[in-house]
Amino acid sequence: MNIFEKLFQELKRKYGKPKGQWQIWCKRPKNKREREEVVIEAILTQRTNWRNVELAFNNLKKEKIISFKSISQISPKKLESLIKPSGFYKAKAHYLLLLANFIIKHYGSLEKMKNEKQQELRKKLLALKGIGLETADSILLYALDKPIFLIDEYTRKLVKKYRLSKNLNYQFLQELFEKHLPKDFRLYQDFHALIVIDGKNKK
DNA sequence: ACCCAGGTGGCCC
DNA sequence: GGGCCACATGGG
Repeated sequence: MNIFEKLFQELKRKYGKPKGQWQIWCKRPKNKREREEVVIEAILTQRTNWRNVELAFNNLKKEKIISFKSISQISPKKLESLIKPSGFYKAKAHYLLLLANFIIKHYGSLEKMKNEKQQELRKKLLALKGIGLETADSILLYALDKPIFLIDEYTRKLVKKYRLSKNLNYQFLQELFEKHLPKDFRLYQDFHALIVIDGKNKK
C-alpha cells in the first residue's frame, strides 16, 4: 500500500462512512432527484459553509424548486431570493439557471449526460460561466459517478500536512492522487468526503 | 468588530 | 501561470 491508500484507510478507520451532509453526495446508487440535488448544492456551496447551503436548499424545497426544470421556469428574482442565505446569491442564481438550461437543452437529464465521456463533459462544464475546476469535478464525481479526483482547499491542506507534494497546482495534484489510487468513483467520493470531514475536525 | 466558509470571473502582468 | 479583488450571507 502506498501513502495515498494508507491515508484513505486511516481516515476510514477514524470516521467510518461519510455522514451528515455527505449522505446524499456519497450515496450509491442515486436516483434522478438526488443527482439534481448534488448539482444544485455544488453551485450553492461555492465559498460558503454547509449550513448556509442547507438554509438555501430548504427554501428551494419549500417551494418545490429542486429540479432543473422548475429552476428554469421560475423568475431569476425569485430564485435569487430563495438562495439568498448561501451568499453571492445573484451570481449563483445566474449560474444555476445557465447550468440547468444547458443540461436540459443538451442532454435532457443527468442520466443521459452520464453516458458521455468524462473529458468531453469536463470541457463543456468548464465552458459554462460559474463552473470552475472544483465545481466541474464535483459534478462529474458526485452527480455523474465519474472517477475524477476532486481537489479543494481541504485536499491542499492534507497535501501540505503530509508533505505529499510541494506543487499545489490543481491538475498536478489531481494526477498525483489518481496515479496512486485505483480508478474508482466510489473510492474518490468517500476519500474526498473524509478529507473534508477530517479538515473540519478541530484536533 | 473582526474572521471564516467545498470558488469563480475579470483584470493585470 | 499566478496575484489580487469583488461577490454576500450567517455563525463564532
